Amino acid sequence: MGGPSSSCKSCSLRPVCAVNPDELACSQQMEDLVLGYRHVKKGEALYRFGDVFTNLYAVRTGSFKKVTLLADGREQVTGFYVSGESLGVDGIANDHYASDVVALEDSSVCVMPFDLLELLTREVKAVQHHVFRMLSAELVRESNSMMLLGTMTADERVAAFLLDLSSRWQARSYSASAFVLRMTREETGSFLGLKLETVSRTLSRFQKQGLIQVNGKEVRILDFAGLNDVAHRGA
Amino acid sequence: MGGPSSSCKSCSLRPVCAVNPDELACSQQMEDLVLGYRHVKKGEALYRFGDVFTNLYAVRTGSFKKVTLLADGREQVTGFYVSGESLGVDGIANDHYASDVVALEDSSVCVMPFDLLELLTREVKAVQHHVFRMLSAELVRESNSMMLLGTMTADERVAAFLLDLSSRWQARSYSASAFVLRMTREETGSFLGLKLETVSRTLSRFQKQGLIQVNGKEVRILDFAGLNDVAHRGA
DNA sequence: CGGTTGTTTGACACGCGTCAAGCTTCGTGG
DNA sequence: CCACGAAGCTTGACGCGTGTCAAACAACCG
Repeated sequence: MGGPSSSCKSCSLRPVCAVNPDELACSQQMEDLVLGYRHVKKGEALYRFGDVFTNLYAVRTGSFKKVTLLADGREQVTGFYVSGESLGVDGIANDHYASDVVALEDSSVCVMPFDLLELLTREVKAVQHHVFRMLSAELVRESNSMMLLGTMTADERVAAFLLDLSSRWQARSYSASAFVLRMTREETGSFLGLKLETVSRTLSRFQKQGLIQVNGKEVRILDFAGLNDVAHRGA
Repeated sequence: MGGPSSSCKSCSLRPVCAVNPDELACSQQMEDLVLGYRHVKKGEALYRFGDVFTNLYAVRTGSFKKVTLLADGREQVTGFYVSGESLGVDGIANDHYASDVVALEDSSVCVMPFDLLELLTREVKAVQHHVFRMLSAELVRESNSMMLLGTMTADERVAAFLLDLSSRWQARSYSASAFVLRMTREETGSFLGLKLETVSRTLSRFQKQGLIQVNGKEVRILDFAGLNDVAHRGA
């Protein structure tokens, strides 16, 4: 199982994992359970729509996509998740997960049994507050995605997408300007409400315009200001 | 302030309001605070983007729209809320509300100070569980809206919108087939990621097809099965 | 090495946005 | 209570941005 990895520094569940044991009235078994790990191979599901809800997860290594299903079989990617980000909150509402979460590469997560979290939440005020913020933050993120899908052009969406990824890498002390797109063009398109051809064409054009450099899944941002203009004014 | 109104029956915050006083270790002042009301006139804001976060709300009477703002000034309606539905959760993440919430008609809400709710949540397990579910349910709702914006055609969006409103009215013991659209065509369009003209045209066509009957803001659903087909298969 | 999956690019089509005009409803003040 | 202006709705004509279809290439994997 091993000790806390370096990725814990920026983990969204850190305040929970890192809770001071002295604050706990009940048990020390907490630690073992909270720190369970699970590995998920590329293409496999961490959980699927309809599975009984038991755990929250934090991405330790790798990356995931969240896929939401429509009654008639259509599906859409509704989120990408990298190290430190939390997964599984959509299961709280109905005791069953409301989406599929699939690994984009060989990945691992921290497992956090929800009943334990609830218990902890009642004992430690700081934990409670943090869990609330985590849920609310996810809500704000989704509102922003709705904005993207509802009001932005294809160019604006792709530019905003690249900048979002960039800032999330940066928050994890990786390069903000060069990174690898773990998702396919089709998955990217699904998330952005575009067809894969449109994503491909847009990336190519951005390259011709000197905004970025693309080579398959490798991306390098050359002109942040320019990309930002495209994202916010379509220029 | 008056006793619980009939709308409390289906209120998303009912388990909080209706908490058994005997379960509380601390205080009976709870009741007074939880049951505070506030009236909001048509066009006025319950809260605005950036306001300091203090309360959650439950709609008592009337209806509201939630408007999310983009950095560059663009805005989109990201939700409509009617009696029994909860408002304000987007403020938890950053201690400031992340959207504008505006009354579509003269309306009233139950006010629920969040620090009090946190306190209550630590004392009463049932309340805690319910608050979590409430937040998660909002997340699921937004995921569904993302699906709508990302994968559906104009016809499908409008049909799904009407059916969603219908089921929400029904859940409140109102007619599922006849109701009044409190929002303008422009607001509807903003929410659905369409222009107001497209919304108008689509409603007109649905009427010609015998699916609904429209008269300004009054809508009557004539063919649920047909509408459902349009929403799910575009037929 | 070969088959499968993913990517790029082109040509074309069409759904929805844009622009515009006229009508209806609502709100307010005389 | 009516009058007037503003706001909201409907409908038409037209154009553009994406989607669709197709073909060739590239990368991955067993």
